Amino acid sequence: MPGELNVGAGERGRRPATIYDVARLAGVSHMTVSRYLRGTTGVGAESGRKVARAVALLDYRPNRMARIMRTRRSDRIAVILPDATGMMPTRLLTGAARAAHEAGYLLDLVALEGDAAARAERIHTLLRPEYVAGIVAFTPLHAWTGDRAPTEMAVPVVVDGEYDDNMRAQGVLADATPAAGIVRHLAGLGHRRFLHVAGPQAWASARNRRAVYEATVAELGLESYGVAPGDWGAEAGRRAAGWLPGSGVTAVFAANDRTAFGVVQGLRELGIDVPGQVSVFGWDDDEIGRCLVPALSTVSVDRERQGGDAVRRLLALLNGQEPAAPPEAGALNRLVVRDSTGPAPTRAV
Amino acid sequence: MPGELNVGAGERGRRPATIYDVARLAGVSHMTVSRYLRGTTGVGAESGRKVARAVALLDYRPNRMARIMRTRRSDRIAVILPDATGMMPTRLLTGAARAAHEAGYLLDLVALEGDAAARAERIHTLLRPEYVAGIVAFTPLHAWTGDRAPTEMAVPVVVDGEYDDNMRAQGVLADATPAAGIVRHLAGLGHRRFLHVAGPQAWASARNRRAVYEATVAELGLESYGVAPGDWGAEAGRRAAGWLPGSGVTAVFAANDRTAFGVVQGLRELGIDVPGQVSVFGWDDDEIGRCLVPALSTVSVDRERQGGDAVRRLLALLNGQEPAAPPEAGALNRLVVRDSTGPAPTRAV
DNA sequence: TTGTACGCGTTATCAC
DNA sequence: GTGATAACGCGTACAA
Repeated sequence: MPGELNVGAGERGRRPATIYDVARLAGVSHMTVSRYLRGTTGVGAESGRKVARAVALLDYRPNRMARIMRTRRSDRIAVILPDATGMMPTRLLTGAARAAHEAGYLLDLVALEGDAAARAERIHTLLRPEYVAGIVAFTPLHAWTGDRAPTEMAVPVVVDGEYDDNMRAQGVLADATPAAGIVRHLAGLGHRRFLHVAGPQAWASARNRRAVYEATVAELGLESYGVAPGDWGAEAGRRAAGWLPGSGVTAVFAANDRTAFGVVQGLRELGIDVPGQVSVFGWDDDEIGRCLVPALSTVSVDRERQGGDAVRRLLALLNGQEPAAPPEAGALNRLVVRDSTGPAPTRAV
Repeated sequence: MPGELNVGAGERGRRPATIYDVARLAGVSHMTVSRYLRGTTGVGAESGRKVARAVALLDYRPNRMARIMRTRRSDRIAVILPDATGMMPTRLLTGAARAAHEAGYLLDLVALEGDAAARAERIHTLLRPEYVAGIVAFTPLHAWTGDRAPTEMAVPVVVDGEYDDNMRAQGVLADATPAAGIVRHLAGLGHRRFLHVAGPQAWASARNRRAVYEATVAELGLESYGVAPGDWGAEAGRRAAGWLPGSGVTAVFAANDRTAFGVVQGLRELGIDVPGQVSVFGWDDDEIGRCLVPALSTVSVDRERQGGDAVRRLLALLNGQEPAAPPEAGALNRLVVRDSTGPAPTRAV
């Protein structure tokens, strides 16, 4: 039994109130307080009121560490960041943090650094359920788990933009609408011969966009000149622009805005007009696209929601529910047609 | 005394080994193990060896939660991200995460969302030393603490890019070299009349760049046409470009690359050649700058180190040391002169 | 409905 | 140098 109990609430430098302090002030046992706080059944109305008053008076907050230790259930969700260079939308992380917070979880930021051994060690630590309730990765898994499937891991794992095998079909479909919409839009403008500048194929989102691009081109009886390799960066787009002269391609679909930006710059250097001779479509609705001349046609993505959804899928797993279906494409993505796309030219480059 | 002890290491589904398991296997008391693990003095050589063997055999790792609970010292560092829209360099976060990890800390991502009351509540929770050892903010403080100074807060706080009042002078100096270098470089090319497109003045880094710009311009006897407002975004730069016709300005220093990018686009729309008529300098070494036509002159920043340094400053505070001086500018920043800057034209726009 | 005893895994304290 | 014992704050099990 604790010896000295805290009494004052506003005392400066005082240790935070414990459940015992609340119990004493409310004139009940600490278990009544515990039950009341967790919403467990079995607390009298009168006791409840007294506890509530004491909690407010003492500004009591449960000690999460103690709770975790006792229940052996962590309240932390680990977010694994891409180790690759590059920018990450802040909104993605804040959206994830909000979703976690709303469910009473905290977000731990984890960067996997060092060599394979160091990574393995880090993962090994992470996998202990007492530390992390689950993991959300905004990056492909392969880099750090090797061939181990997420389902084999000790704690639930959600990889955003990726879908485990059972859901791959759904995943592709979910991501399909915008990519298919882009091709359809361009086809509607008279374009017949396309080039896709892909993202790194380790990323499911990049693979999906490419797959849907190819499927839609085939479905509509159009022609794909090919798929240029990319890495989400601008330079890849610039290099891809070099493929165009003499190719007969009139429309380029880049995996993201930075790459599309590179394509536009590369075309400019080649003296090819956008969208007069070649139309370019991006993906991300990065602000730079709005300022680009010509303004970039792109796909607007609700990053905040995307981050939140990833966490919510994990939470569903944690609660033993079927993982929620990936968000519908329409809710997340929206085609934004600007000036970088136009009618197909009568004569291709 | 624990009843059942874990014996096997590789057992599947087995609970992790505790300090008692190690003690039993090593044939010592759990306190000897504890002392050995923490590197406390007072462990015999023989005991140490036995403990080390047992630890390795059982794959034992201390339970952080239990440790935190007992010591009342959290192992978590909270990172506060800018709530403003935008991208954040992943490297900044991975650098911070690495530094924290090396010191045995975990990085918690905290997004302050909601209204003022919700933020205050969140902060209030954060301030409990049992939860967070300290806070690193990659965003100005004002937005969330109001007027409360970091030093008044219950846990140490480091704001990256910002410097508390005692160090303001140092801070400006530390950030000065590149901004002054830019002006000097442009002056060396014959430019005499400048425009600065600033970042949001809530950010110390933006204020510093502006202040150093103005100081250097004055020091060299040059002329500043003015300072255009900005928000780190491209559109602000584009608007600022509208200031130029008839201004006599031949060189623009933008607070960051995105803004510089906007300036270049805006000038293009106005039919003003870069760098023929106007030179443009950015800051960040964003990859898009390399692909821009003309390639953007900029300041290369070691983001990983910047993130790590922020955490290390916090760690110094935690250890009761004088906070380390802000990193020297030369180590972090490097001028990268590309094609967007050139000799001053004989006749200004 | 409420309360008592105990354990979670660790560190602090104080003996030996 | 080493070890027994008592916290840390909470939840579970069981008795009242």
